[in-house]
Amino acid sequence: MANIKDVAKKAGVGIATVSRVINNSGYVKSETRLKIEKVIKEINYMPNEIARSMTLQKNNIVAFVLPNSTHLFFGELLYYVEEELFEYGYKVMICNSSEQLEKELVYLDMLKNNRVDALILLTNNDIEKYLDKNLRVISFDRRFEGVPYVASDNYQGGVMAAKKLLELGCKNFMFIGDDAQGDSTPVITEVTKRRIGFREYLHSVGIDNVVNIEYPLGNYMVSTEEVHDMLTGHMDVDGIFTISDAVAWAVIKELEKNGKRVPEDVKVIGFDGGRSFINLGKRITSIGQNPQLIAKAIGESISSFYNKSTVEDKIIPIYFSEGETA
Amino acid sequence: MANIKDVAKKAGVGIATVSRVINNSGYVKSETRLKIEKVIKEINYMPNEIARSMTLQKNNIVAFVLPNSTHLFFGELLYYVEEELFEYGYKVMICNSSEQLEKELVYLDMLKNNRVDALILLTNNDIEKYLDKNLRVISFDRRFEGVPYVASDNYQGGVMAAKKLLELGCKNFMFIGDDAQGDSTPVITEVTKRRIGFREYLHSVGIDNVVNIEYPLGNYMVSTEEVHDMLTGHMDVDGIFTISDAVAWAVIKELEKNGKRVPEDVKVIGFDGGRSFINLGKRITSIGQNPQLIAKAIGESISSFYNKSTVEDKIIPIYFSEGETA
DNA sequence: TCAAAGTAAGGAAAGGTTTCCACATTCTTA
DNA sequence: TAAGAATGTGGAAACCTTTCCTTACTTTGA
Repeated sequence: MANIKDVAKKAGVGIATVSRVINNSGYVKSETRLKIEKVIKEINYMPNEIARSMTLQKNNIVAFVLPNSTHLFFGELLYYVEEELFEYGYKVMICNSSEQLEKELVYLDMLKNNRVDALILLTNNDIEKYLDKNLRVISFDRRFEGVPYVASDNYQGGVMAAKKLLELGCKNFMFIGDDAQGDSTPVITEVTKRRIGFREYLHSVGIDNVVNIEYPLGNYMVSTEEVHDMLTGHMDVDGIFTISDAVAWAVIKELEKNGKRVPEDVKVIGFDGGRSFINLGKRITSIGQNPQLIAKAIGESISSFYNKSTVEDKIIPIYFSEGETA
Repeated sequence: MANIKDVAKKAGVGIATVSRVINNSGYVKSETRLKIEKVIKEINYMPNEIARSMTLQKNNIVAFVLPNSTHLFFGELLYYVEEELFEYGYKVMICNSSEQLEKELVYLDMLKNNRVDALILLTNNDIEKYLDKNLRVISFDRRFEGVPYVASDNYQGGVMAAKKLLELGCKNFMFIGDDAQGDSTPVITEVTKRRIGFREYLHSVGIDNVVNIEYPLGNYMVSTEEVHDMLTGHMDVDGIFTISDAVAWAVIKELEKNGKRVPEDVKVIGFDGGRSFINLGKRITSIGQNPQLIAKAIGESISSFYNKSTVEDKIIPIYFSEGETA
C-alpha cells in the first residue's frame, strides 16, 4: 500500500508538507495543496492509522467491557454506545467477560497494552485494584474509587414503582432482585438502589412488611424453578416490583400458572422499559432505563477526558413505561 | 510507561535480547533470560502493542460489520464470535451499519486505515466494488466474488420445515420471508435459500400452490399491521414457515387474534432456534441455526488466512428445534 | 527601505517494536 | 586440535506518521 513518502515523491514535495495537507494544519500554498490532493487520489493513498497511533500515542479505540452482550438491556446499550462513539470518530472494541473474572483481567491487560483511549466498564467484579490509573475508565452502574460513573436514577426508579403500586391500591408488596449480598462486597451496585428506593418509599408511608427476594448478583435470567420457589408461601402479595423485565415476565407466567390474574389480582412492574416484550402478548409495565441517553452521557464523558482532567458522574433519568401488567 | 529500552538498560543487555525473551524466539542464555524477566516484573513492563503492530503490520483486531447487533440472532452470533476469537488472541471491533450503506462504507475505510487483520461481513448491501482485495474478509450469509463465506444450511432448513409440516398433515402452505427482490440485485442472499428449499421440496411431492409473502430485505421485525396484511385472504393456510422466530411469534399472535389455534388449526415453524422465546409462554417450533458452530467456523477461517492463501466456504448444519407451535 | 511579521516548505527526530546481520563465544567431532 | 556448527548478543534498519526546528521567501508598515 502506498505511504506518505510515495505521495511526497510523486508530488515532488516533502513528507511534512503532505502531512500538513492531510491534517489540514500549518501553512500550505493552495497550489501545493491541490497538487498533493491530486496525487493522493491518483495512487489511492490512505494514512496508516497504526503509524499515526504510534506518534500520537492514542488510537481512537474505546473498549466496552461487559458481562454479556446478549443480555437484552446490555445489548441495546452496546448498540447505542457504538452509534454515539461513531459520531466522535471512535471505534468500539467489545469485550464480553462472560462473568469470568479471569477473562476480564486478561482483557484489561490486553487493552492496556493496546493503549486504548478509554474503557467503558460494566462489571460485577471488584476489580478496583486492577484498574490502572493511567487508563481512562467510565463505569456504568458500579462505583469505583476515582472512576467517573454513569447510571440510571435507580433510586428514583424504586420510588416510582412503589408509588405506582400504592396508587393502584396494592397492599402486600414484594421486591425481587439480585443483590450485592449486603455489605460483604466492597462493590456498590447501583442496582441495589432500586430496592432501597422501593422500600424506603413504602417505609415512609408506614409499610414495612415488604417481602424481599434476593438472588445472586449477575443472574440476568431466572429459571422456572427459581421463580416457583420465590413465590411459594407468598401468594398473598398483590404488588410486585422486579429487577428486570425478563424476571417480571417469568414471574407473570408463574403467577398465571397458579391461577392469579395479572394485573387484576397481582400487579407486576418490571425494570428496563418493556421494549423487548412489546410483540409478545402482554406489554409489561416497567420502569424504563434509557439506553440512548446513557450512551450519550458515556460518549460525552469519554470525549471530555481530553478537555478536562476530571469527568463528573452522571445520573440519567428513568421513566414510567405504561403496560398491561399493573 | 516503561518501554523495552528501559528494560534493556536496567538489565544491562541489548534491546534485541529483551525482544527475544518477550517473544521467546532465538537464542538466549537462561541466565540472561532470568535477569531480564526479573527486570520486566520489577518495572512492570508491558509491550506496547501499537508499536508491535507497526513493525508486524498486523494488529490482531478483527472487525465485525453487521446491520444491527440488537437483532436477536446477530447478537448471539456476535457473542460467540467474540468468545471464539478471544481464544485465538484476537480482539473484536463492532461495527453496526444500522442498515446505512454510507456508514458501512465509512467503517470499511476506517478499518482499512487501521489495518485490521480481518473483517467479518454481514450485510444486505451490494458492496462488492468497495471490497479491497488486500483486506481479508469472511462473509456470513452473503456471497461476494472472491470472498469466502460461512452460512447455515439454509436450503436444508427449508426442506426440513416442509417435511415436518407435511408430516403433520398440513395441506395449505405459506412462506413468509424477506427476499433479495428476485434477480434485480446482484447480492445472492443465503436467506433466500430457505424459501427455495421449502418450495422445491413441496414441489417434489406435487404441491405448488404455496402462498409466498415477501417483504423488503433487512426488515428483521414486522409490525402488527404488516402481519395483518400478510394473513388477510389467506385464512385457509394450515402450515406456515417463517424466516425467523421473531416473525413467527408475530404471526402466531395475529392468528390467535383471528380465532385460530396454534398448533391445532395452524402449524407454525420459525427459524433461528427458538432460544429467545423459551420463557415467553409457547415455545416456538423452529429450524435452528447454531451460532456457536458458525462462530467456530468463522474463527477457523480467520486463523487459516495465515496458513493458506485460500480459505474454503463452509456450510453449517441446522437442526430441528421441537416446540409447541407445530 | 529595512526590520518584523507572515507564509511556505523540508529535514530529521521521535514514537516502541522486531528482525536481519554481524560478531563473539562455546561446543562437537573428525 | 582445528574447523565447523551451535549458541549468544547487540547495533541498526525498518515500519509510517507527526511535529519541532530551521531556512527561505513574501508581505506589511513605519
